[in-house]
Amino acid sequence: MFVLCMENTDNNFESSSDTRNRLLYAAEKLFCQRGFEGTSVRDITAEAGCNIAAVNYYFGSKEKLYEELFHMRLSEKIQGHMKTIEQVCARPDATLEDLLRELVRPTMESALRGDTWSRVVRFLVREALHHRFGRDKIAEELIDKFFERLAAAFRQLLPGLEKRAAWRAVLTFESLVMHPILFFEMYDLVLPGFTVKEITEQIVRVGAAGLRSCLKGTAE
Amino acid sequence: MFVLCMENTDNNFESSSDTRNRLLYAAEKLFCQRGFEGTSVRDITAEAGCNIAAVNYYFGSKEKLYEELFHMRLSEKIQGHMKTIEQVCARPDATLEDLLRELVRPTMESALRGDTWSRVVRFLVREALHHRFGRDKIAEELIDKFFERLAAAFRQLLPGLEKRAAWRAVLTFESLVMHPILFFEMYDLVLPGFTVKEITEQIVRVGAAGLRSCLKGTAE
DNA sequence: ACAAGATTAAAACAGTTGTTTAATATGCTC
DNA sequence: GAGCATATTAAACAACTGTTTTAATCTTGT
Repeated sequence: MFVLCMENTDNNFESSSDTRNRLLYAAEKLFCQRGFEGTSVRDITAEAGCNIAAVNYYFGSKEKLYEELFHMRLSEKIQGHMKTIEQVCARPDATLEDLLRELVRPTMESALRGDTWSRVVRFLVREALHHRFGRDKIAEELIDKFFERLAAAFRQLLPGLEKRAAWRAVLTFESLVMHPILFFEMYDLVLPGFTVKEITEQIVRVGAAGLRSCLKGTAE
Repeated sequence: MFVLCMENTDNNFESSSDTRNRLLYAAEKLFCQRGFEGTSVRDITAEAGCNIAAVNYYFGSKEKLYEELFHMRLSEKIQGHMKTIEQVCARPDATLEDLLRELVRPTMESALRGDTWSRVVRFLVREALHHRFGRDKIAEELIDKFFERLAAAFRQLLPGLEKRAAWRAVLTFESLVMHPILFFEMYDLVLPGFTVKEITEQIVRVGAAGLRSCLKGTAE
């Protein structure tokens, strides 16, 4: 989904009012901890140190606040990862492993650090599984563009890869990256003392071998 | 996680009182639709056609009702899948592809049909990401046993696979299976008209190639 | 210094939440 | 039929929900 788009640029609310930004920051923190329904407007305003009415004053409603947060974080990180793909694909000697590694490593570092973005991903997946807010056109478009770019990159690095096979490859790669982010507590139980490097290399190795196997296999 | 454990035995609440069973069934339906927090005790009792007090009378609390549902469904399906592994591994000519396929196909059929168990998986993942109820010892033990059996099966079908590599393989395989269940609406957007067979063969092909690549690769 | 607008504050709004109470109904054994 | 445990009911409980209102305060330009 949107997991692959990530950087380490935490908490860069820049524009407009101060309490407005404190509200965004507090909401992000609490939403990630307790989910959308589990967080009350009073919780948010208390964390932000302002009055209950502030949420409705600045955002109109609790849902609108969520939407703004969502779109902000998503487009931030999509842009970052598009750039990574461009950079790797521009190198004439780039391999499939190079691309996978450069996409996976920072993601896994973020997940193990448990920093903002990995918490945000979990929160967004949680709410997406809920599809409380229906289909989000803006998000869909962003994700679609990112997937399209990634599929093209796969076809460049894996000559002969059919179009539909490339789309399948994108989804498969997403599977491999999403899982550790969502369940990394379990990883620590199953693979005690696992490192960023171990999990990154596992995904790169399996991803590369798996994607290459899409070349020859019968499509359907 | 617990995705791999699934059968098509829907709605077999057998024991005890009638309204108690109707409560379990109604709660499962509504929890899957709207989540735990999104479902009120009044919703459940209305769906079950009984009084509001019934939930607390039979289960003590809304949370206890959730726990009973959770453990029931989980152990049901874990058992079913353990049996599948036994059956495949007993065949002298069994291949890795055979095992993966027999584990994946019914899972994908269930997900595409959108039947009870796939909805339950989504619900459980949603709540697990929330870790509202802390670590569940019963669930952890069940999952651990299943993972252990699956790792052993991988080592049988892939001679030379190291122990830790087998654990990594289990998690990786789980990644591949979990993703389509959680996001199969997206699959329909990215791969229009995709079939159970296409997605099953993709997972089996990538899974087998990926797992075999764990044989020679440097572990860490 | 004063008016205009943006921002904060306390309080109340109308609903909903999970749970409990006390009363009633039902089915059973003796 | 009395006694008893189980099951069901309507009503009330206190706490919490997102939002709105109304008033007070602060900031800014003139």
